[in-house]
Amino acid sequence: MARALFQNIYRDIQSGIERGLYSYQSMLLSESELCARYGCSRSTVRRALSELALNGYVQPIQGKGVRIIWRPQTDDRGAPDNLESFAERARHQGFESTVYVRSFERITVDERLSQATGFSPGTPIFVINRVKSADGIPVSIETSHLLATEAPALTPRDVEGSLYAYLESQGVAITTGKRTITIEAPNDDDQMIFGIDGPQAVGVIRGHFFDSQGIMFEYSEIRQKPDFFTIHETCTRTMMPHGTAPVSSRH
Amino acid sequence: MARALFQNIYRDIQSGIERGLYSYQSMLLSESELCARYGCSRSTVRRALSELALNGYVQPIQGKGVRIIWRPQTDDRGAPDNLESFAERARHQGFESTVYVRSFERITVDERLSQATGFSPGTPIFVINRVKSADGIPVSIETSHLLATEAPALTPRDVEGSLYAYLESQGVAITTGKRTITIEAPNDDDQMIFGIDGPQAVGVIRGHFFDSQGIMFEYSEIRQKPDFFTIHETCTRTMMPHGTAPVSSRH
DNA sequence: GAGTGGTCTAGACCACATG
DNA sequence: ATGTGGTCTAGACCACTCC
Repeated sequence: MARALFQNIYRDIQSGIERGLYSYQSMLLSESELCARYGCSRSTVRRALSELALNGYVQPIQGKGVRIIWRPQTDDRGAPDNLESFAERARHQGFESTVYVRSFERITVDERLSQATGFSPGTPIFVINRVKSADGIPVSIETSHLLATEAPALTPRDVEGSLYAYLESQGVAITTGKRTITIEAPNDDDQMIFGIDGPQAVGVIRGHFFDSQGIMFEYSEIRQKPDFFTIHETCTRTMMPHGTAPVSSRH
Repeated sequence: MARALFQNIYRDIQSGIERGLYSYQSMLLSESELCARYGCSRSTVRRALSELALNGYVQPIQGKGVRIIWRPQTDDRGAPDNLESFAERARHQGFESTVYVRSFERITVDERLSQATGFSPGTPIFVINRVKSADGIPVSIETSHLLATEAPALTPRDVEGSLYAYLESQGVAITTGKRTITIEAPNDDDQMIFGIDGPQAVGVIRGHFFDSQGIMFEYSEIRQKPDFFTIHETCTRTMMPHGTAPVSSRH
């Protein structure tokens, strides 16, 4: 089992919901009942509940109780793990995924690349271009810019599987990611790989990823075939208002 | 000021980061220092910090401290409020937004619509179709299915502005949203409104929204012109392992 | 009034990082 | 050894809902 107590409680309630033990729109046990059930303090129960709320499983209502807002039809496979890798995602959807490494080089960030990636000029990085296929059909083209110091011994062979799996095996834990999703016209690469009769647009996900030390170790650009482009999101309105702060934007 | 103490602390630290008082990659004051500074207990400070981490401002590192991972260039307008409306979003980006109501009707959910929307058959709903423009250019077509009991007196005029603003004025608070984002071929409506020479694909966001009572009150489908389709996401790997099941984000 | 969730406190012990 | 964040407790008070 997971180490922390609140994690066990989370898992227990989560599986209860997904298994239909608690049904959509019904009320969960109250916090005090859960305390009794798990033999722990209220804070611990609340910690579990707040994560469940964050992931769209439940919604607490003051003075009333905690309502289940998850249902199997709509939320099929539960809350998405926002940072799951391509391989994980493909596996979840029942596809056989393969990876082809198109290029693999080690370079130093120059001024121009610095702008695009967010790495400081002079930083040594790996630039890796890969095509990922599901059941033999190319579905995404991924260019990763990877901090060289994070995986000094990286070889092309290492990235034939899951890059993240390799990194985690090296003790690198991906902790935070910031992504931007857009729709763009296909470029030459896209047309060549996805096919000329293929899509008239591609989904592009650009992301900055941080490790457990708060160091940005990857900038990646994923160009994805539309039919295989799906993103699930759960959002909660937090208690943080944001109207007052002045806003700047570039778009 | 906001009511809760942790909110004030959040805002204070947030603005400190956005104002450059704390710089990218530097360490924040330690939790105990923050306790002293704000004259409160550690839990309260931690509550604020955990929300900051969730929104990609900060990353705590055990045994070391809390590192700032936000920078103005990349994260321009701060953490997205994940549930902000079109009007808010457009305003944030400096566009003049307008809304044109194409159709407005009140119907009862049938079996087929129930599948698509998630409302139970027999439920009375409003179906509202609107085109939203930024600086006069149509950028999105939005079809909302709205629980009639949630806003019994709704008129076409009410939805000429922000639907959410109206709902909030009626005491309805949008609390949780579950969205799916895909890229699809334009349909006839899209081609007519966005123009034939326009995009070869549109971004589609389908969402289920819940109010503060945990009642699903809206199903919406937003079809968006690619050039105006941008989504920002911040994800954090929570402590919830997911061998069997998944985990969180948030924004 | 009784029960619910929302906020907060003061203190404890642990795991981890750094000297 | 000291300081840091991670987890947890026991208890308090508040705001809200429902009877």
